[in-house]
Amino acid sequence: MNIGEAARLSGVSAKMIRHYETQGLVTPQRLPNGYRDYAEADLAVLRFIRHARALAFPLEDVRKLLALWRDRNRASADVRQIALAHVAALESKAQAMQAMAASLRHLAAHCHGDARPDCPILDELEKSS
Amino acid sequence: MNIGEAARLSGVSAKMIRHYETQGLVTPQRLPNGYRDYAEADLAVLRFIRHARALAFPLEDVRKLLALWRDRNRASADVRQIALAHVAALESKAQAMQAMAASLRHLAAHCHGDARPDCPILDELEKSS
DNA sequence: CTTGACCTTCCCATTATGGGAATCCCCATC
DNA sequence: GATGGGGATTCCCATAATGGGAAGGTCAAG
Repeated sequence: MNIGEAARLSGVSAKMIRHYETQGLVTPQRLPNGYRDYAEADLAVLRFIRHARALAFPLEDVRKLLALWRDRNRASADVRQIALAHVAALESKAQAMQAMAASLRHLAAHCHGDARPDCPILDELEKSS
Repeated sequence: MNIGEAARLSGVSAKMIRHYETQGLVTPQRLPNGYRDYAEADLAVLRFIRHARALAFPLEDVRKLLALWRDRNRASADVRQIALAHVAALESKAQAMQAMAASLRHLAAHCHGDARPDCPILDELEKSS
């Protein structure tokens, strides 16, 4: 099937499908006219990528997960290790963001938020330390 | 003072200081030899930027905050509005990441994590939907 | 006058995604 | 057979923020 149909069926944009190909994640056949030709197996790969990306796995991780996925003899421990490392990264970033949000909320709570120029938020950003 | 000293004193790398200049956030004088020359006021700006970036304000927001900071007649409401919008963005991203982390943790919890190939994580990514 | 530390600009890379141009292909309709 | 529309191809560019590194100019100490 064409890249357009593959995009529709996989939920991955044609643009990104081509990109994933340059990254070696999917390797469709080529028709004599140069068009890419996707088989069901390719579709499955694209869906796999989409799900992994929805969980914010970086493409490097997706590549590893795909390799494990294709390996019928993989050890589940390998997958788990990648997933848990990713979980840790996600949680650490999420925590950092929530900490920033909390500080800002705190500052904003002490900001009148009216027409006066007084503002603890700017005061904080202004600090020399 | 030189960019190197400004970098040391502000905690912003020389590379980034030059970048912020291309973005119009800081505008040091130039010495006859072409070297940038930073005054105390420039240092204060750089520190302001560093603090704002530490709170993950995008440079576009930093630009607005700097404008308000320089405006002695600003209304605190303007600052607050920017800050609260940023808080909302941070919290929404943090929530999304924690949701992803939670799903993955859940999947990982049901993954043996041993030498067997069985792995619900891959099973989930494989789904056609 | 050389050496080393510092400065300048310019280009490139990162991550994942998309926009857009120029060109080509295929199919259907007149 | 010509034409037109929709889709395909490749290539370049842009995003946000940061850094690496090259090629060359400057300055101060020895």
